Amino acid sequence: MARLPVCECESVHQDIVDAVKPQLLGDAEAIDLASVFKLFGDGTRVRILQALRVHELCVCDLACLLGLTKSAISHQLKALRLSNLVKFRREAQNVFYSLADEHVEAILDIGLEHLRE
Amino acid sequence: MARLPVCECESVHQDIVDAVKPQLLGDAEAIDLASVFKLFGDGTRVRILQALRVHELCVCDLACLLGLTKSAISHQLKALRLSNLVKFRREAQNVFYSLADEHVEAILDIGLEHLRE
DNA sequence: GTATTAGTTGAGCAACTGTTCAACTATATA
DNA sequence: TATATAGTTGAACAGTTGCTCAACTAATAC
Repeated sequence: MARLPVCECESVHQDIVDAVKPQLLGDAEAIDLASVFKLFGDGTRVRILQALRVHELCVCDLACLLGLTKSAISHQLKALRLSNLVKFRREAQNVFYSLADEHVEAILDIGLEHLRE
Repeated sequence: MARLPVCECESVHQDIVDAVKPQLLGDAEAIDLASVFKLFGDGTRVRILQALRVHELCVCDLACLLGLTKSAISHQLKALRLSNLVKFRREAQNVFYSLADEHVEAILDIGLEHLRE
């Protein structure tokens, strides 16, 4: 993802490029942003998020709903936790997960809108 | 991503699971939704989308802005095209790309909000 | 027609990712 | 204490992905 000093093209629209350049995301921010969206970009994780949108659930509930092992679910929940997409609370032996904030719901909504339009 | 008939856990919260189950995404829709988000989940593609949000750009402009080859950009644009995240118009030798609709902008916005809060 | 530049495409490969498996920690109960 | 269930974690492996390279098509100019 390194930026080359010069461009291979001859007919760049220089005025437009110069105007756009300062509004680009920095490398670090682009990678961080992509990392968040990457978490929505997997069938298992997006089904986990959709399920948590309906109700908080423990790891077992999710494993049962999605037909996966607790291990697989737990691995994915860890990734979702690290990017603050889900939060959790322990109650006795159970750990209940839920969506972290309304951004997560909003992103799911808009994605579905895009699909269904 | 196949669903097992039974769950490995003993203490599933059956009433909650039963309530959530009918609201889950189907397998096909979950995969389609994940496929869309996957496109946002790469540093190069998210920088392309952010750049197109500012102004329509040709492949060369993007290659120049991001410091990548035309081939690399074109490959990514094809993926974005196939999921209707960008549209394009040809003008002489140039092909100008722009964002397909306001959903794309909205998803970028909310993702950035989540990062920056 | 040829030449030039813009853009696309398929193959190949290195890097990454999601699941499984086994071993582990945490909490509760007897 | 020992036992059982819930949950986590690291390694390993198969499957996926993004870039490069080379060859190709598209439009313009001569």
